Amino acid sequence: MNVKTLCLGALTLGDASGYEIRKLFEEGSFAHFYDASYGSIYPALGQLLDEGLVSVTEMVQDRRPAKKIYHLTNDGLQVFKEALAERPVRDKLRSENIVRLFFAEYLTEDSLQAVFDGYLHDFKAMSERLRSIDRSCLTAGRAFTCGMGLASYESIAAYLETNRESFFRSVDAAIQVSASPDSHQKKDES
Amino acid sequence: MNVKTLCLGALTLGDASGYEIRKLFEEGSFAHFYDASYGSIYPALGQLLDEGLVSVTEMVQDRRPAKKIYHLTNDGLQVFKEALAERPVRDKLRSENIVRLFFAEYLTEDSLQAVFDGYLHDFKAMSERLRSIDRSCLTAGRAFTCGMGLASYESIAAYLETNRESFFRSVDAAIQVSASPDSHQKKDES
DNA sequence: GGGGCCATGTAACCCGTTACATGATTGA
DNA sequence: TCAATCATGTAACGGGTTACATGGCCCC
Repeated sequence: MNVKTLCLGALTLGDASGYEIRKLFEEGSFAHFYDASYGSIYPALGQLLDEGLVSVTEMVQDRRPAKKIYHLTNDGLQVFKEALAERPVRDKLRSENIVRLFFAEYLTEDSLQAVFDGYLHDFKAMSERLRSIDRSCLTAGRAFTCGMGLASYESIAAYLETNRESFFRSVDAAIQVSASPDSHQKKDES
Repeated sequence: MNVKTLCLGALTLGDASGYEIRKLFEEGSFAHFYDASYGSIYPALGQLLDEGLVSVTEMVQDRRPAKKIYHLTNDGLQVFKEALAERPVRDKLRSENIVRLFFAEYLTEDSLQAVFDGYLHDFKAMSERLRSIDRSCLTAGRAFTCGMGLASYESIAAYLETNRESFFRSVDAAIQVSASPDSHQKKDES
């Protein structure tokens, strides 16, 4: 799945400009399962236009830059449905935060705390955002994925909070041990 | 963070070949927060060798292709620590599965069920794998991230299972409504 | 006056995936 | 016999990010 397909999907929710689609990825309904930047969205919309999968209307605004409102065509909807019908690839998570928690013993205590608390803060913020959505006026799919995001964010936030103390204690303990003179597992290099 | 850095991290866990590092991403400790393929791992190891961040020993084996065992140098460990000290970027999830659940009404019932059950199966398998790990012999960071992965996978699997019925019911209901003759929100295209 | 938001777009670059190339051994 | 596992590597290609380029309005 690429940004072009995601743009088609975004337009099934209603006509939108490239700027508005970007917001959808950044803080809207797509935020918890995909990301895309202007540098990919604008070229994608241009290509979709060339292929006739979207149409565009220029909206000149008062006291605002002109907007290009994109609209999904029937062809575009068909192409989107076909793309959805393909078998999905495995979810891919890339978490630099988890990498840092995994290698906690190679960070200073300050760095580790910054990572930990920043990470916890992210999950709380995302939970908050999802919790504030009124799911009763959403389609089945949107409500379901919203609830799923909420369930996973809340469980991670809870895990982080309940295990914070013991985690820092055991990292500390490990660092004490490795700093003592009788434990040099790492030998000299060639 | 790139594959080169992750390879350095992998080697802090012990000497390994490119093939073994790949397994770490595929089914080992890294599997639930990063991914990388041979096409990125082998070139990465080659570059790290040029830069003196790893050393290599060729192991000729009986009845097996020769192995190149890579070993982290002191320089490599330093570089890895410095990379970890940088501020992590936001976690990035790319989930084609969630995209499909989000747009459930554009899938056939069969496709949707295949996606749903495949997704649930993935989470159960990953939970199973993490649950089978004996955390008592892991470092603090590894045990903690293992527990975190388990908490999130289990909560998602539970969410999927408990909401399966009602989800399919409401998707069905929506499709019935949109198929009835008096609901054509989507108008003709230019 | 300065930062942030609105708004679009391009180009260079990075990086990783996919597919290809090779080949032996082991177990069903 | 056929698939899977072990084992390394390259090259073409795709795709997205970052940074650059531009500019006005609004609020503090």
